[in-house]
Amino acid sequence: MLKRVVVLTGPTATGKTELGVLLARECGAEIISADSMQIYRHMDVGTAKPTREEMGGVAHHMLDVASPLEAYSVARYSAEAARAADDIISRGRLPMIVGGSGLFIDSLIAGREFAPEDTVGLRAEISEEYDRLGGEKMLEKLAEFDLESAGRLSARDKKRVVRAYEVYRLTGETISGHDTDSKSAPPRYEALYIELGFSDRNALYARIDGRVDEMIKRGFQEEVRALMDMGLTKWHNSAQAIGYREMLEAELGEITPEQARETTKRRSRQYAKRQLTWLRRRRDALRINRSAAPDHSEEVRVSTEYMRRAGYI
RNA sequence: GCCUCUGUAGCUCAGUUGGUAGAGCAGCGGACUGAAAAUCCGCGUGUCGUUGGUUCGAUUCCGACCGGAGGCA
Repeated sequence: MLKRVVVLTGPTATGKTELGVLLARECGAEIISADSMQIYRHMDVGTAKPTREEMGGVAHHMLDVASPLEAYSVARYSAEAARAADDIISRGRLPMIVGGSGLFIDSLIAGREFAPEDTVGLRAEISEEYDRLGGEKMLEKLAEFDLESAGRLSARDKKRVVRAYEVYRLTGETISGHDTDSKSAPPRYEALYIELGFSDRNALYARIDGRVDEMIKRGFQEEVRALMDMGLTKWHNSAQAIGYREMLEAELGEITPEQARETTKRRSRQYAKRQLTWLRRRRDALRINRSAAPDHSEEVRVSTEYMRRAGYI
């Protein structure tokens, strides 16, 4: 029988963290964060990372496992989170995956084998080539060895075009072939999905806006200043995160604090929309509408009942 | 009060030598396999400020009016 995990997901700012802790306490679970930015140390207020108190005594994994100055990856997440999950299961407890990074969650559950990563600066080399030749030319050349990817990709999707070259040069195999193989492999875990959300999109957006204001009040700008003192620049992956990029630009005087605030809100809303698109293809989740009531006992009741009926607890 | 400029998509603005119009941003939908809070794809009817006139035909030219900006008094 497949190992079982529960997944609690939903767009940003819906209160996953809070509900996750309540649920975990209810059924003796341990939480594995599935958040691509809470991975980084020192990025706390801007990622809404739970504080010690908010964790409420529940064990949390996959938080603060990387330096904001290093490049992290889904592959690393998938491997490390799986190790954590297996460990939790071996101790007879239930892993509860909580977060909104769709690719991270899917990779962990499916147990994807990722094609190898460049270790010799190949990516930078191909990236330069892309800048020199242009996307159209790169796609043409890609078609010579990986017709399928060349057909799927847009010439302007630099990241994916570069990666397609990278995988081929590293392994002699196409990334499209690799993906197909990986898709046909059986999943690593059996997962029960719970999706948290708002029935009204505007309510979600209002909540996002309010949370950005709250983060700034709690010292978002100061947090970014500290990160810059540690050496963070706009070229680091972690500095691409919503809000961090803006606060950094504001700190450099490239935009005003007010622009930083508004852009952060807008990008958060756009992100939430993308998350909804990702989530939409998963039709088998228990959907819970966040109600206006500050008390979440009903949500906890419905969720635990769902887990019990499915035999997860 | 007079003069000049200006009024086009939710916003910023193009444009039509007269044949009812299109970009960027926003928004909406979608994709997503070692950067994913990233990256990329698709979707553009709006009394062209109002009202008269010229014209086969006006958003485009002319007049008046209304709103905005600036200048002179």
